[in-house]
Amino acid sequence: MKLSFWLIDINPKIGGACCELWLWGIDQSGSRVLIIERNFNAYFYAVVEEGCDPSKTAAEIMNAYSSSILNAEVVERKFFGKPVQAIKICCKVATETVKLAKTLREFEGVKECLEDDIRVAMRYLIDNDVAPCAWYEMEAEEEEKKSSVRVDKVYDAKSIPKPLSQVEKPQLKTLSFSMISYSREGSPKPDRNPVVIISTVSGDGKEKQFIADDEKNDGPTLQGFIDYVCQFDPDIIVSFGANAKDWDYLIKRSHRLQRTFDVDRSKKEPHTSIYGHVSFTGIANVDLADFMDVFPEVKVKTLSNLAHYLGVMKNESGSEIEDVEFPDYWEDLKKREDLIKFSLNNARKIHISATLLLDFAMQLSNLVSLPLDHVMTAAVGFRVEWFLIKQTRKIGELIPRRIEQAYRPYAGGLVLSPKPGLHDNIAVLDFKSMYPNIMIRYNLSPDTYVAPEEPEPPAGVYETPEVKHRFRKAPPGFYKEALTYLIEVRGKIRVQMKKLNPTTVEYSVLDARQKAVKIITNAAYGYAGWIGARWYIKPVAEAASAWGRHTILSATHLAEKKGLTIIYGDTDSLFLTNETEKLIELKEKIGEDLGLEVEVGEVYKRIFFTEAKKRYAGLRDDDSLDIVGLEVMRGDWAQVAKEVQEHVLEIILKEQSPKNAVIFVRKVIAELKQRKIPFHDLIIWKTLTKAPEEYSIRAPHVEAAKMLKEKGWRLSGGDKVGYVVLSGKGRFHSRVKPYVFATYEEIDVDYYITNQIVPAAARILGFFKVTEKELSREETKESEEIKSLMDYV
DNA sequence: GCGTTCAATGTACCT
DNA sequence: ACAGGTACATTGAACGCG
Repeated sequence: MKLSFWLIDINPKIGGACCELWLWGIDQSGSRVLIIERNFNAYFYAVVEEGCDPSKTAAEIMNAYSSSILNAEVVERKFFGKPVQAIKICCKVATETVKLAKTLREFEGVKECLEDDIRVAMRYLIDNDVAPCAWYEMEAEEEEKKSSVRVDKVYDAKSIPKPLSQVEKPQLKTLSFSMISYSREGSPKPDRNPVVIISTVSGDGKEKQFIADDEKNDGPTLQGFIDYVCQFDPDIIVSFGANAKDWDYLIKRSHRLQRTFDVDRSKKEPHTSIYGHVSFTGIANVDLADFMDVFPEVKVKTLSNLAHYLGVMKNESGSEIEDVEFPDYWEDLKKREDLIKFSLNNARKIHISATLLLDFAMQLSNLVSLPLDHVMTAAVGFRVEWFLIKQTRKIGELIPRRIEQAYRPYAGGLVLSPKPGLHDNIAVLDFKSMYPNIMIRYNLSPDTYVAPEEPEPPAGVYETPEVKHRFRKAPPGFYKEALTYLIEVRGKIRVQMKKLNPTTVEYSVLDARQKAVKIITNAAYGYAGWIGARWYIKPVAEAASAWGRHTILSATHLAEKKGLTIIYGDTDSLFLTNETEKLIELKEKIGEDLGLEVEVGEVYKRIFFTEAKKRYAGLRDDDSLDIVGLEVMRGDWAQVAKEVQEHVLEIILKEQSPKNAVIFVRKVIAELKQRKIPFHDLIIWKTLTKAPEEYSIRAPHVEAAKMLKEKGWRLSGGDKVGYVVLSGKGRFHSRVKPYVFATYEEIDVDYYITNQIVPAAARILGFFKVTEKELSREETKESEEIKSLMDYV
């Protein structure tokens, strides 16, 4: 019979010699289905030495390893663009490709073995052009339901899935959860600390909490949660930070209580899989913490910051409870209610955030073919790589092995020195997707690179400026194909979106799709220069940046010829005097001469630069500020300093009055001296890049981290530490404390004045000859002259 | 012993 | 575990001085 289904997940089921692929999905009627593919064989390629007879080698291999090989077929493939003869070797046991390939690398006549490291589930998806999070149709025969799996129907696959055009996703059952453990000794540990609250919110809005009666027995809490998950049977389970903490905790805690955390659809416990994530058979485990790199604007990667950024649950305030306060809240029966509510609110935040983020994750999963529960945990490089693997499959390029490479730096983008001061009416000219378009324009690709010792190909070559790398002009390389496809698809999506009402489901799905496409497009250049890339060829990345420098430099010359003044430029942008006619001419000329498209991006009524690159503030036409690179944008400055700087910039750009700015700064300083500035605005956050003990210098955030550790809080590389500066004697780093342990009384107000507010303000006002000393003065005296702006322009 | 100088270290940002 | 270019604070050793 014909079966239509939406693919959620795929996993290999390996038992003995046979390999089954389990496809988990939802059919048109909403039934949860498991489709079992029993006829897909894992394979790899043995590339034959030049001058060897591939048929003969294939026969010899077949003879020598008949017990493990199903068949060995001679095929024509390409490797880095060069035709090769290869033997496609199908293995009897799916997990043995790596072992067999290793052996065959030593085989007479075999030059190299490739693609043995492609796991069978991904192999199936790639070879059959099947991607998760989409509808398919296939021939399948219903078979007897297994008691070992939690699905409505089980099928035996009789064909390869064929894509259906249906866009809407099925009704997915999502379950969001958040948990709190009780520990008096810092970070909770499953061997000693119970899980006291678990809160869940299901996709249909049903809220449920599992709460321990007291901290001595969390057995019922856990069991209640386990039973509920099994009964609810989610397609997607959503959390914030569970991959790093909760799953392991729940599993270990269950074991301690002689229970099994067997909640997945094969009635087993989740297992840790590749890319350091936790895999549930048949269920997509989505951890919103893995989305945080999509939002670099959110500096401290917490659930509440994410929710706030997304505009989720705006109206609640002051209900934050810090980890260190959990035991106090739990022990006090009155405050316990607040903790329980806090936990439920966390689950709600996860649930609502998930509704805003899942479409994007599904589109990305579908675009690169990584299953939904892998795609956000996979690093950017791997997402790009799987997308490229899909492309190369179509053109017969063999997938290189990942080889350990030595790091060799190369020159990147060109940054022009800004003209310091205030400028009126400035337009920013941006090259559209500069690196992707350069790679397309000059056919930069791993399979088009012509090494120095190689002869020039018939179609000729593009030779890179400065670095003189050569790339064949034709035929197109697979980067060109892939990037052209991505840019075209995004263009089409955006055209479609313009015809739609932005509140429709279709619009938001398309928006998610175009975001996914954009991310992969923009990451392709970085991928090319990444030493971990399978297709790492340094000249490809080096050529792209060299063409980039050539392009922007040529553009500056053209702009100057037109009589435009260049204020600043960085990599693919030029800040120019906004003279409409000349800009239109320039855009055209750039298109003609350089073969790349530019567009006017931001237009500023007024813009301010210091002497520093990558730092400026512009005033847009609608009077909004665009602040770039300055302290305002940084996560490692106290909020009070950032707000002061922002307001100073506003005064400078709008009123052009350094005097008013100085008065304002002094007002805030006075407030701080009276401790009227909120405590939270004094916290400084810094990332721990390694374990605290590994630092060679005594840095403040490291010292604060050590204090947290002493109290039992676990910290490691990647964690952010929030600290405040206290008064007292001794070196700076000995005067800091984690903010959760500090009181306002201890705060060294002078530090915040001298090292935060004043420098942040002086960064801007220094240009107007206002000194730090002047800023630090307490009051503005009647007699005092603050030079007016006009004295300096 | 104390203040100054400067390279090294560390973090975060921009495109 | 996508790239290189850049700014800046703080540390800590070297240095100069008396």
